Amino acid sequence: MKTRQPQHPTEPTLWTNFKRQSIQEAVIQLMCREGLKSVTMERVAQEVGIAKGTIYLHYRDKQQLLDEVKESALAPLHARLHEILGGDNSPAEKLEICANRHLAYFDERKELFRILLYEREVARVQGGRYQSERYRRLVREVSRVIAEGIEEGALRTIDPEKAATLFVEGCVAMVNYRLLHDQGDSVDQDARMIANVFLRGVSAAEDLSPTFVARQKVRRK
Amino acid sequence: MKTRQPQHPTEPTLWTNFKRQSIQEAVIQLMCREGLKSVTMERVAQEVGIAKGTIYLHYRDKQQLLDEVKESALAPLHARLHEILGGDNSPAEKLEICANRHLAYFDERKELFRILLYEREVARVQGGRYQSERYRRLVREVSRVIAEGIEEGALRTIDPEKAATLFVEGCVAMVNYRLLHDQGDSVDQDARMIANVFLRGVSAAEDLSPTFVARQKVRRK
Amino acid sequence: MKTRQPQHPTEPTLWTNFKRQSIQEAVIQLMCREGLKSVTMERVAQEVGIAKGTIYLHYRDKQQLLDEVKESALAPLHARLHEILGGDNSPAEKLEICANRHLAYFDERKELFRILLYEREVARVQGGRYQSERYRRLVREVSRVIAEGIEEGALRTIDPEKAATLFVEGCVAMVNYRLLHDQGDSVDQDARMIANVFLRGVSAAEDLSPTFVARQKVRRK
Amino acid sequence: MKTRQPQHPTEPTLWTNFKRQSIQEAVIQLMCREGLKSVTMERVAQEVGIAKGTIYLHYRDKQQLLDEVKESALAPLHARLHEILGGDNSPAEKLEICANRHLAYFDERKELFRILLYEREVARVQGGRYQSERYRRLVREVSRVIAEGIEEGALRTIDPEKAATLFVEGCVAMVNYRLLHDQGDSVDQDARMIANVFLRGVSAAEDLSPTFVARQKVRRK
DNA sequence: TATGAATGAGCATTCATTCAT
DNA sequence: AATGAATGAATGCTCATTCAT
Repeated sequence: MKTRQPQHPTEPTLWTNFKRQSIQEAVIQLMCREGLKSVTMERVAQEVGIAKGTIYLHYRDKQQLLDEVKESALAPLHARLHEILGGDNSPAEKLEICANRHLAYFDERKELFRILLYEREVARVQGGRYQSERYRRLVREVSRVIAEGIEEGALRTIDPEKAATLFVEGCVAMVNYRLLHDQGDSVDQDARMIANVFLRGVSAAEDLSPTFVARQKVRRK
Repeated sequence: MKTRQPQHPTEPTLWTNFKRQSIQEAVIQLMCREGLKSVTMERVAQEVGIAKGTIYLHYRDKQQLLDEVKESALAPLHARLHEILGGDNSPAEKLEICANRHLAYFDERKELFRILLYEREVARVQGGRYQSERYRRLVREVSRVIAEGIEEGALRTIDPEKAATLFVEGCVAMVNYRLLHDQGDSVDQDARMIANVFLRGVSAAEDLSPTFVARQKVRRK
Repeated sequence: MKTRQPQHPTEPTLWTNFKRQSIQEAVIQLMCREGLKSVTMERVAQEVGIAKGTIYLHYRDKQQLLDEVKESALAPLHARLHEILGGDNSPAEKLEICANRHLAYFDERKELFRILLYEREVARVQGGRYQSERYRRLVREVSRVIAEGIEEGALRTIDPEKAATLFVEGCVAMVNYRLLHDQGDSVDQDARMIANVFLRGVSAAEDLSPTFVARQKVRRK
Repeated sequence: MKTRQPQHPTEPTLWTNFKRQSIQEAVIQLMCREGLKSVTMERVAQEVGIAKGTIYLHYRDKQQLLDEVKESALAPLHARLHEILGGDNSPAEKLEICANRHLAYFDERKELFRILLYEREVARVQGGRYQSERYRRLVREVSRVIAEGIEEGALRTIDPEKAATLFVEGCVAMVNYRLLHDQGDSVDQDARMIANVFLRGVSAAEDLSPTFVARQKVRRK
């Protein structure tokens, strides 16, 4: 990274941070207004009102810029979720609050959802892995909460990581849905729905017995 | 002239289709191995072992090529799901079979999952909308099946479209999961898990009473 | 060139000529309808209803095709002009008839004017020379007629080649004018106008005395 | 930002203009040496000694570059002609001075004649019309001067626009001729010849009576 | 002869990145 | 630090020409 040696211990960092912030905002604006293709260094600089070259004083290259945009766009959400999942509530409560916060976050900053989608695009390509480190951490934490719930006997025995994946993707799906269908349902309503469906789905109540699949097996291509 | 007189009535079409097929395969290979950015007409041609210009004998431009790749990669799956959802089984059965087929499809052709992700990428940018027509159709059909389930009293009253979105995304999430974590769980097991979680989640049984969210409201940032 | 050895002394040549003719017509059609840029071997073949490769059985390459199109499009006109200029009329008469025929030729086959313009384009580039052989021959013949007129005392002493150039270009200009302004003036009227202006201009009558240019000399940039 | 604060108020514009100038010169050079087909952005850049991309800092695309080349190559001439035609001389004088300036302009910058030809090429294809706006304006102005001459009684009654076309094309033809035949005739001589031929041709003196065309009518194909 | 699939050199254009000022 | 002119590799696409059938 850029090791910086400010002449005045505090000010340059503030100023520097402000500029980095501005640049990142510009990337987000551009991404939302005109799509990923329009995010060129030129356009970003224009948007901020600085010269193209200046961006390179703050970011090694375009990739690093985009990475940091993604990073800092989602950091607050993940921090919040981390806090919730590490809190004192019951697993069930944690999950509902998580869903709630998730929906609320993107409700307040709708632009950021684009970043979420972008994250998948790059994550897929770059590391050969399909998900960002951040995403995996989230799933791991949810997973742990679910494991707690199982231990407590509130949830039935189920692969916690798979369940966590289902839950997280359910949240993302709902964010997406809310963005697309601008019906008036409140964040709370929808969060409760997710939590409800998921928690009943994994609750310790008796199993439904869907043995019907066996019958279908024959049909397989 | 445009009148073709194939020596063997079927061969020319077969041959042509084979070439188109080869090109599409190359696109998929490239997409998987090196990501969307690496899918250039040049590289695709190289991969197939033909000249750049030859691709243009089969596809008007790059966009059309990518569209058809997406199309033919996902068409069989969607056709199958369409068939299942329109069949005679109970809603619950339909959904489990759907999940099962979904997982199985990508289990057999793991490369195609990348296409699934790509689909979202383009859909997002192109139409200003975030999902492809095909995806929306699937959700609509699942949604109808859920509505049936509700009418029959098997499922509780819930927004069918939101529920359908959760279900479909759950399936996709599981496909993704299976790709990443190559543990030995069978398609059937995982499909049953999805169905189980989802169907319990939306079953007509009594509601859980998660009123705990209200207590949390104060904490809002 | 293509030396051809027809199996039947007459027929193949006829057939061959017919095809060459068709191809040339197609080039002209295309040039007129859609401009030079649209004259691709593909489009030409399409227009004729044959395969792209077939054209190459008749013409070595695109350049040769275009050259021959130009050649045969203008050949009849030039043959006619040649005949007129070599005839028995007086120089003045010859020139007026020439102008008349010139205008009439393009009045009847308006498409060909495009070829005339094209001729200049290629002539300029190809040989490093600016005009086609054919054009030069025409100017030479007109020039000879003017020289005759001078000898006879009908025209005043003037550089015959320059005068010829003026005359020929005057004709071309009028063809162009007629094409652009579709007013009803007859070919005869306009031909007479050209001849009139030109012949008076070069007639043996006393010189105008425009010494006014000398006065202007100072102004030169 | 876009606010420029030149250190020396004039320099940046000068430098920028110099580069634009260089690029345009290169286009002209190339056009003359090797023809329009050789005017590729690559070759132009090579000629100037800059990178291909640099051209795009000065011109939006190839079309704009060519347009500006044409524009600035012919603008000074047309400005001069405009000035002359709008001046205080008699119509006859104006025309001779025009012819003189016309010839002189291309005598001094022989390369530019190619542009003149190019202008026709594009004008023809692009607008569906055959002439550039600039050319039409010139003809219109000459036309007006001729109309004046007619009113004054100096010229006989004749279609002013047709006559103007003949005159302008006569000038162009002479420029062309001078370029091709590098005989020593001075600009003044040739300009006087054009003016002489044209002015006598359209002077108010008695008409020649060339009724001989009627006799020829029979011969028509 | 005729075909038309295949070729690949060639072109205009974009854009991340560098570097002299 | 900041600039922005310059770069040139990379890309999508075209089209004259070839050649196996």
